[in-house]
Amino acid sequence: MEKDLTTEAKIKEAATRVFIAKGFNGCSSREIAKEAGMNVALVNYHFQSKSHLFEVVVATVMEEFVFSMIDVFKSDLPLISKTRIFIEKEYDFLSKHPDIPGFIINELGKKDKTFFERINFIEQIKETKIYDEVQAAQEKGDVRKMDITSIMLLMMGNCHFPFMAKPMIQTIQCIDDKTYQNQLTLHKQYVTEMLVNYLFPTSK
Amino acid sequence: MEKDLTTEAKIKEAATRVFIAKGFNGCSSREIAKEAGMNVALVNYHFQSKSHLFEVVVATVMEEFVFSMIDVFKSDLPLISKTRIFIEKEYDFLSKHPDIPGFIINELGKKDKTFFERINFIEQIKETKIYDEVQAAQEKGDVRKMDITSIMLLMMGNCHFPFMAKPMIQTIQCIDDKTYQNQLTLHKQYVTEMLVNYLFPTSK
DNA sequence: AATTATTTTAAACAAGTGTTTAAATTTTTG
DNA sequence: CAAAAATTTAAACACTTGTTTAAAATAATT
Repeated sequence: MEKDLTTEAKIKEAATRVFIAKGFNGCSSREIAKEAGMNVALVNYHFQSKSHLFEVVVATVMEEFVFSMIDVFKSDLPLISKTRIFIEKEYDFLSKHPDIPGFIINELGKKDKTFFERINFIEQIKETKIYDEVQAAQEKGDVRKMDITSIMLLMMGNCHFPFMAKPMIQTIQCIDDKTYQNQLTLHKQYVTEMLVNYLFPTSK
Repeated sequence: MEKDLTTEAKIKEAATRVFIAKGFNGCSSREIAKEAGMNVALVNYHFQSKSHLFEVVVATVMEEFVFSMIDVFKSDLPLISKTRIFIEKEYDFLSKHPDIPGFIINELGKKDKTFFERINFIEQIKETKIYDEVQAAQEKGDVRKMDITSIMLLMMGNCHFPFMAKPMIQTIQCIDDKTYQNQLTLHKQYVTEMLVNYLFPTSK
């Protein structure tokens, strides 16, 4: 598991794990250092401060987070296929990183806006021209006419929420990890069908 | 605004505000005391510990949170109406308390399971017999045949996520509070239509 | 009114926080 | 190899943390 990473990389890796699991306020610099097998002072030597390390971690996680999205948006497929593949890829990614959506939404909700804006992923999405593509399809009548914000909410909500709500749903329904994972595979199909039917009314 | 509440009530009220806004680890006992206009020692005098105060707050918030749900489940309406009213009431409640879903999902995801189970709201939901009602309707063919977990995920996800993701979406879309609020009113209609169409295939 | 119980206060506690320092070590450079 | 630079270390810094204490103030009881 442990590669011969540089000290900086080791700290960043450990910090990512700890921050995602416990949040910025839920852990200490010493805990991160210990997780990385390093001295506390090295955290600040390489990353100036806990806050700065956090920003670096968030930026990297966000990048990873939007990478697969961007990839789908840029592809040369009809919107209906993009929708299906988007959901497929999101569930894939989230199965491997189930705590990331909650981490992003919750940790960043508490920080100031400027923090959010410093991480430039909005431009990246805009550059894919996905918005224009959707609008064009709406004018042609292929896609249901609704605000892009609502489309985002439908897509992201139905992909991310099942992972964010995992602990709650598991407690309510008294089901273990394995069962919940299987449930998610099923759920992905439902979500795909529901969203495709709703967003592309003429498709069936 | 400030009623002549008891010290205990004042502390609990302040703690609720602060905990929801900043999370358990994001605030101190002193901050809660200050928000309540009280001495620090009073927090522990009346609530033993910060942790215990947190549990009391969570229990109350959860109760409030599931109260409107339970109410709809128990009503003597056809499932399709219950669905519509459920969504309506959730959006109503969440407009007033937008930070609660994120608070519950995130703060409780980090605590141990026993903590979650100590708050008995699962029984309350079961007592409404909503599960049996859904199952009966599924056997009659009125409701799409899918696991109750998936139905919960669809309902809750499409209600809660738009409020949880508010800071993120606002940053991505560069929209202010007022605009987002209006967007949510629209979104509620979309969600209702989409979910009703999907869950009740024979309805149209 | 005097006594008891409850509530509130300021101060202190030990432990933990992010961060800095200055010396020791390792690595790189000339 | 010696000098300089970069890295790592242990220790300390000032500050905040949750919690406790013991005295003061208030309320309730007899």
